[in-house]
Amino acid sequence: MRNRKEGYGRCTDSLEYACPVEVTLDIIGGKWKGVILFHLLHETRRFNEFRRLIPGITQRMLTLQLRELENDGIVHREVYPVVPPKVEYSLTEFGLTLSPIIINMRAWGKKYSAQVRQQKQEQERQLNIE
Amino acid sequence: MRNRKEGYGRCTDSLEYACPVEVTLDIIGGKWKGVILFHLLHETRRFNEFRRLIPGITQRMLTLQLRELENDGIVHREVYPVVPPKVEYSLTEFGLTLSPIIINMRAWGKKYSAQVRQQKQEQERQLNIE
DNA sequence: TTGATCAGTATACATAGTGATACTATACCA
DNA sequence: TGGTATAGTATCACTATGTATACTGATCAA
Repeated sequence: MRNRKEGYGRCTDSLEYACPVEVTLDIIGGKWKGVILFHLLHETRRFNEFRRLIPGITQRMLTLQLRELENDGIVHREVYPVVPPKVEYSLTEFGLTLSPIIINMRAWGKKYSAQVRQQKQEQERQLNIE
Repeated sequence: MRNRKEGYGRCTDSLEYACPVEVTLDIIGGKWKGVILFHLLHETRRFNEFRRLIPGITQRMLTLQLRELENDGIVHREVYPVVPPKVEYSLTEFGLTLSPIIINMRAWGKKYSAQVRQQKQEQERQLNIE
């Protein structure tokens, strides 16, 4: 088989999953995909809008993750041939089926972020002592 | 700061999250964590039991992911000092709060695995033509 | 004429994860 | 005496994923 394009391979050549959870994580498991999808839940978004909403992400990763979501049929990309360029991203119908999961993950993160932070600090201390 | 142990770094040095979804993905986003947690939902599991349940995983990755989940307070590790060794993994109370998400992800994966597989085959064809 | 905006590419590099294999200790089974 | 089982660790070479930084081309406003 020929090489995949950079950033598109996800070790799923076999297309086999042993467990349904793998399927879902294969779609939303990328480092930034959950956040991207969250920001698409109720609105159409533009490229630089994402960059402002997700301060930690690089342009390259944003591009790659959006392309993967597009290829997986989760996100729709609409290009307007104007200057300056305008590209709008939105959820497809298929993408919409993911919303309960995203909302769930957001709720959990909101509820337990303090505890997670605390735990990580504890961990940090342990590493520094040992 | 001194080096972290191999496999423990997750670029969260700042301990800051811009979005709650990131918190959740930071905990369950590892390639195998979702699957591991799924198998822990209703039962205590042993190391080699996981290896049988998750055919694709290597011993090394299983160890690393279990350690991270343990450090994040999601999984409890109980060592019985017997020969041959016996170690049991179970969800902590904190880990239990993740179950709705895991169950949700499993349901989605089950419902849409056919569509995902189909989409990926389509994608494969596109790459081979172009 | 300089700078800002838009939606990205290009390049080089660092970190995370894979796969294969070898190794540990102890005890039971044949 | 050798094989099996347990729960790992150690090492190597490798691929995949993610980061950092510079750059593009067209158009507008100052």
